[in-house]
Amino acid sequence: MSPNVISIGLSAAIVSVEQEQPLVLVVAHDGAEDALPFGPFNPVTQRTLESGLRKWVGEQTRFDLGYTEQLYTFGDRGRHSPSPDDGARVVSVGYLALTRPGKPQAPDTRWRGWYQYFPWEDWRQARPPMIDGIILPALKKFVKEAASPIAAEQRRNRMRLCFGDGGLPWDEEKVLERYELLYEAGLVREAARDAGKQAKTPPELGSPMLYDHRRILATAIARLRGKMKYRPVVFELMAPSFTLLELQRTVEALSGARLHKQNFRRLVAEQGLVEGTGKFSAPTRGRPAELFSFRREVLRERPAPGVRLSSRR
Amino acid sequence: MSPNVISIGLSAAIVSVEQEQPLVLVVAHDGAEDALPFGPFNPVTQRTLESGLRKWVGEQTRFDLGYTEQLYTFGDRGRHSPSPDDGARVVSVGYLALTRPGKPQAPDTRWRGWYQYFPWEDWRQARPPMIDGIILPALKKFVKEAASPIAAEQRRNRMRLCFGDGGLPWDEEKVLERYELLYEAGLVREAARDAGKQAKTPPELGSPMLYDHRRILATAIARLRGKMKYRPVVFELMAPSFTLLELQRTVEALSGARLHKQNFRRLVAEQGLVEGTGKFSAPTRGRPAELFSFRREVLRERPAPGVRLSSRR
DNA sequence: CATATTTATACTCGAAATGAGTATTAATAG
DNA sequence: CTATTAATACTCATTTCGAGTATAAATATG
Repeated sequence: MSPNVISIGLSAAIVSVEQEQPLVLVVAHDGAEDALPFGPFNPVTQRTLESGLRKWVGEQTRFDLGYTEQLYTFGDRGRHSPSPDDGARVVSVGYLALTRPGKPQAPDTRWRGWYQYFPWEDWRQARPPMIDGIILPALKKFVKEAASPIAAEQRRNRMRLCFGDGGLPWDEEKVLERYELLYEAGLVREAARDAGKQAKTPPELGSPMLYDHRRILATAIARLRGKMKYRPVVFELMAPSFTLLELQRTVEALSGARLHKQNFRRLVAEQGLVEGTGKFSAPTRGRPAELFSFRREVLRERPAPGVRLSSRR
Repeated sequence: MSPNVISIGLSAAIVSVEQEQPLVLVVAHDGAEDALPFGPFNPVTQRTLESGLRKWVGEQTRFDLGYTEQLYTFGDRGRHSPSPDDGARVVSVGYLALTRPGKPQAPDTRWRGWYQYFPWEDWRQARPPMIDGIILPALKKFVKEAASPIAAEQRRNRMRLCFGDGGLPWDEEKVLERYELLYEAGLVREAARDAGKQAKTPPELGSPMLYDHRRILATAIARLRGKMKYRPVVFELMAPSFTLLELQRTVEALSGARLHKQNFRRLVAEQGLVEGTGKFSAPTRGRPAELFSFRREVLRERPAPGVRLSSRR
C-alpha cells in the first residue's frame, strides 16, 4: 500500500445516561485499549459522511442513533496510525451521537462511564482531589521544564486557564483543552505511546483509548456540555416522561457539576421546555414528583432553547 | 482513476474587514463562479491538516493567516464534483481564517464583500427588502409544494425559524440554516446546477460559488458571528490601534446588525478587552476619539471574553 | 402514632446584567 | 456663530441570576 493513499475513518462517541452516569459505547478487547466504534467511509456506496456513519453504526452496534452531530476532523500523523508511514494515512471524522441506554447487541461492545477516561472532569461530589494531588504538581513540573521563559509563561497560562489555578473559575466546557494539555505534558498514556516511548514514569491519568479516540471523546463531551445550554439536546437522552429531578440529574451528570434545584426548575419551566403529564412518579422516598415530557413545540417558539446551568455553591 | 479513491481538499474562507465591509478572499475567473482558495491535502509532506492549509494558502495567496479554525468536513456526493463518479471522490475540510486586509498577491485572487453572496444577511441599514419581496413568497410556494401535510408543516417551521416570519426574532447566527433552506427550495443557483437542471425559472439569490463553497462560507460566517460573542477574535481583524467606533463598526459588519453605541462601549470597557493608548485619532468630522488597543492579558484573566452584542432598536 | 427524613414545589430578595435612553464635551463645516 | 458630528459620562427601569426560605406530601423509623 502506498503511503500516499488517504482513507477516511468515521468514529462515533455514542452517548447515553443511566443511573446518573454518562455512558459511552466502546469496543473493548481484553488487554487492548478501549476504542470508539469506528469504520471506514466507503465513498462508492455512501452519499454523505453521516449516512455512512449511520449505516455501519447500525450494522455494528445495533443502535439507532437519534441525534448525531459532526465534531471535528482529525488528521495528525502519529495520532491515529501506531507508526507513521505505515500503510494508508487515516483521517478520522469524529461524531457525537445521543441515544437512550440499552443492551449493546454487538460482541465486545459495552457501555462505560465516560469519567473513567476523564476522572478530573466530574465535580459533582467535590473538586476531584487528583487535580491538586497529581495534576497541578505534574503540570508545575511541566512548566519548569519549558525550554524558554516565554514557553514557560505560556504553559503556566494554559495550566491556569485549564485547571483554574489561581482564582480562575472551572470551565466545564474546556474538556478538550485540558486533555490536550495533559497529553502534551506526557500525563496520559497515549502521549508516550504516540511518541514511541516505553518509559512511563509520570502518572497516567484516566484510562487510555485506542488511537486518538480519547481526544475525540473529549471533543464530544465538550461539545455536548456547550450545546446543552442553547439546544434542548438532553431530551434525546431522556425517557418519554421523567421527573424534573431526573432531568436535573442527567444534566448534572453530563456537565459534571451540581445545580441549584429551584433555579433549575424555574429555568426549564419558564423556557417552556417541558409540560406536566398529570401523572406522578411511583413514590420511592419523598413526595411523589410529577412526570413531565419534552415540549417539542419549543423548537418552533424560541430561537435557542436550552438548559442553562445555574450552578450551586 | 478509480471512483473508489478519496482525496481530501482543504478550503479556506479567509476573512478580513475593510471600510465597514466584511471581505472574503476568492479566486475569480471571468465567466466562472467564484471559488474559495482550495487545494489538496498532501498526506506525505504534511503532518496535520492545518499545517497543510497554512502551507498552500501561504504559497497561493501570500497571506499570513493569523487565526484559523476548522469548520466542518463536507462529503456530500454531488455537491463538490460537478458530476458523480467522475474521478476521485473529494471530501473537503473547510476552514475559517482571519487576517488583516491587504493587497492580494496571487493572480485571479481578490477580496469580495461577503454580503454579495448572502445579501439577505446584512440588516445594518434595514431588514433587507428581498426577504419580504422575494424570499418569503418563494418559500411559501415551496411550503405549498410539499409532498405531504407533515412535510409542509416542517417546511413552514424551518421557514419561520430561519427568516422569522411571525414574531420570531432574527437570529444572525443561522446563516447556514438559511442557505441550506434556500438551496433545498431551489432558490440559489447551486441547487439547479448540482441537480443537473438547466432551467432556472426561480429567482437566484446572491452570487453563486463553485462547488459547495458558498456552503462553506455560510458555515464560516455563522461560526464567526457566534464565536465573536465569547472569544475576542474580532481583534485579529483590527489594526494594532483603533477607535471604539471602528471596533463597533467591525463587529456590526460581521454580525450584520447595528449595535447600541453606549452599551457597546460599556461592555468592551467592563470586560477589559481594550486599553487606551493616550493617543487620539486624526480628527475627521466630530470630536477626536481615543485610540485603543487590544488587551491580550484578558485571555489570561477571564474564561470567555468576547464582544457580546447589545442590539439597537 | 409521632416524628424524622426525603423530596417536591412555591415564593422571596438582593445583586448583576441588560436595554434604552439623556446629558455633556469636543471637534469640524459652513 | 451655529449646526452637525462624534465621543464619552451617567441614569434608570427591567430582566436575569444566584441563593435562599417556606411549605407540602410522601416514606422510614422508633
